[in-house]
Amino acid sequence: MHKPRKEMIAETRAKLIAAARHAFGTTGYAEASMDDFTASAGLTRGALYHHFGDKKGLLQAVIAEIDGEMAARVNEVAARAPTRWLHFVDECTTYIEMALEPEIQRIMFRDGPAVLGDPAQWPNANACIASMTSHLTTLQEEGVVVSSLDPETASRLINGASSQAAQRIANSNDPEATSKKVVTAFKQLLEGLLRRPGPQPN
Amino acid sequence: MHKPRKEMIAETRAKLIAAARHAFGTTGYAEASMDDFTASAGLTRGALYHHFGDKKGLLQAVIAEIDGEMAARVNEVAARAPTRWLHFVDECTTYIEMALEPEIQRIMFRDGPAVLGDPAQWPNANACIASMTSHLTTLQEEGVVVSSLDPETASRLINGASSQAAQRIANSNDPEATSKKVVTAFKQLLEGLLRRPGPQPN
DNA sequence: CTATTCACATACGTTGCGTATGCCAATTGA
DNA sequence: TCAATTGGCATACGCAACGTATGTGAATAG
Repeated sequence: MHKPRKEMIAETRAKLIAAARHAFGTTGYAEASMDDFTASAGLTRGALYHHFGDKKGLLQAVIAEIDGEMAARVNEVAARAPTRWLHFVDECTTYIEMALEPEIQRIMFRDGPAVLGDPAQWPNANACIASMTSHLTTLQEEGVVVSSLDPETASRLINGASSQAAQRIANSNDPEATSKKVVTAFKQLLEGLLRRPGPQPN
Repeated sequence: MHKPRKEMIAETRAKLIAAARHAFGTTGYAEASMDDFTASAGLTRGALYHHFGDKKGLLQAVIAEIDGEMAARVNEVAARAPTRWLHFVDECTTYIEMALEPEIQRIMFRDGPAVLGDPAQWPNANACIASMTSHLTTLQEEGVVVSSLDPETASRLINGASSQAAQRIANSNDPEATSKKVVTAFKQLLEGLLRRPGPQPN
């Protein structure tokens, strides 16, 4: 017995996910041929259908993997940062930075929602949002952020803005410059969450 | 000569767009069969390819039409509202309301971006953003909004948040309640744009 | 050592897109 | 008024990709 059975199975699963992730991230979900990228992993569609049911199922698996990685990266940055509020801001900007990577942008923000629907309804891919939500809750309890808003709702809105932010930077012909503008505007929006001596609009 | 030629042509174009719009809005772009919805318009794919080149071209035409309608509706609401700032806020919330309609959500915010890429790069579908941008610019000149941010960038971010807002409401099992929460959070974010005696985060 | 399971491959049918081609009505010009 | 031509749209074909049904061989169980 050279290799245990379970190991081999897990290995092919991993190979399929890796191959699909690459294909989805570069070619795009709709344009990625299952025959092609399964072959690039030394397998056939037979394995794919056996493990994931269909193309969508494989996409879900890819998304779950990426989501886990993103959450890990956010939590990493989370540790440092002097104040809770700045911590939260860093969390958001880290999110934007990650969204700059073509693979993440394509799979998590474009093809994913188009194929699987509202990300908020995804079963196993909301680690980042959960983290942001809990931090927002704490900030509310500490009186830093206005208490009138629902944390998860706010997180989702910020998330939407982040995704736009990333796209704007990514598609710019001068990413450096636009990055500055985008992050400035983004932080400005975030300040709306802060509790403060209320100024009135006129 | 019962009907002028040009009229007939425009008519088939309109029929194709209408049929596609309905199919894309309900079935979804990828799942909508060109044979099916051209047949439902009493035509064939021949007409489609003649007028729009391919499926994507037809989607572009549909999007251009919807964008025009959305801009018109926003401008309608634009007229009233006591102050410029509230006008701007109304503009945003109207945008959210429109994004609640399944057809708009599906075509403009999900399938559209997935198939055609970043909406900011769409040639003929940015009327709403343009309107918001110009209003933001005016508000800056009047000193209502902080001057440090780029108007179009801010518009895009808000746009992203709006789309998330709409999705959250649309997918809720209690749309009334979540609508309140979402709009509250959204307006809170918008306040971040207001110029005010600066409070410091701690 | 036999039987059974199951991971994965192969083979097939179906669907849907894009292109090449054909046809017929409407315009154009003399 | 009558050819000639344009072009709007349909028909026919080929191809690629998905999903399913079936087959096979190796590992495990009894």
